[in-house]
Amino acid sequence: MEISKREEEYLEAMYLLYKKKGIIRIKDIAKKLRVRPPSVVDALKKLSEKGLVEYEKYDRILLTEKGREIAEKTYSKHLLLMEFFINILGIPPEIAEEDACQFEHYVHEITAERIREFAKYIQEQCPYVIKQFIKEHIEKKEKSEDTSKVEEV
Amino acid sequence: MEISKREEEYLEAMYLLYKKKGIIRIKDIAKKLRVRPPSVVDALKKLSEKGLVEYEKYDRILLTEKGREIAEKTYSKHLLLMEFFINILGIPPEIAEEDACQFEHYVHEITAERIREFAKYIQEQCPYVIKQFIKEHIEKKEKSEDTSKVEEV
DNA sequence: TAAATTCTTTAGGGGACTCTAACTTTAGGG
DNA sequence: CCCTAAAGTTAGAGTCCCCTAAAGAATTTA
Repeated sequence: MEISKREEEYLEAMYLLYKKKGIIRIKDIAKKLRVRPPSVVDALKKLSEKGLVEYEKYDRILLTEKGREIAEKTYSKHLLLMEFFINILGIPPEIAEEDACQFEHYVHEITAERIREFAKYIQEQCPYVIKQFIKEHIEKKEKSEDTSKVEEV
Repeated sequence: MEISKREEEYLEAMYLLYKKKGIIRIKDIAKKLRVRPPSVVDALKKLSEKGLVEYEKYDRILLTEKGREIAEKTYSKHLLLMEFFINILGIPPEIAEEDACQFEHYVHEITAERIREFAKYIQEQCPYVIKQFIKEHIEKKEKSEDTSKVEEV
């Protein structure tokens, strides 16, 4: 059974809402994914048919075991990419967030794993070089703060 | 005017075909993007309306200046990502190709630029560490060579 | 507890991208 | 030069994901 990129995003959003609030509401999913509630209902019906979500209308919404697994896998890639973009490359968090939000759905396991290993390796083998790289670019960034275009969420 | 990810892919494919063969044919675009010829015709009509492609039915196909610029920008990101995945992370080329093909359409300019700078910096500052990292992982890879799936284009 | 507000759902529809089947044009071999 | 095979095109339809408007259910508040 195929899971689309968008479905993965729905699962991830639900997973995070559950973790944060203990309850998953249509309007919160809608807000997180910047869609209207009817789109969320559509998505829930499809995800429910695929056995990734427990959904009965007007009832509480839950991820199934399978749904949660997919969400966790996706979210762990998200965290990994964020860590890499911010702590190794020194990308501004808002930009890193947007890049991670896309790449997390495409990156192969092997690439994600390699990024993880690389980050660890490089931070152990030459921490000062990394620190220096970050320092240079963070400073450069702040001088031109106003020219950087941050897309507000 | 919005250019979708998919449209960018069409432009990039055409750009590469032109560079390689000097002529852009529907069936070659279709092959590269793994779609059927009618889908390509649809895409060409839309791209033509947007002024990114010169297209008259049964006539030769060309990118406009604007179309070429977009394709080049995308393709340069592709090359950059490939370089990073392969030479820094030691990802197998086929995997790197697939990851790059997706990420190139999403990555922010600032991230792409930072990756470029990082690769340069790290290779200058601690080339041996990189070499060692690659070596360890390339070796690991070759043992499981037969399990990798290479998609021919 | 009735009324008002908020949340969810349904109905109906649209855009982007894809496909198959069938038709038209082009190009190359006889 | 014609005729066939290959390439390109059109028509019609499907999937995915989104929307607005309006109706229905749940919750809050007076």
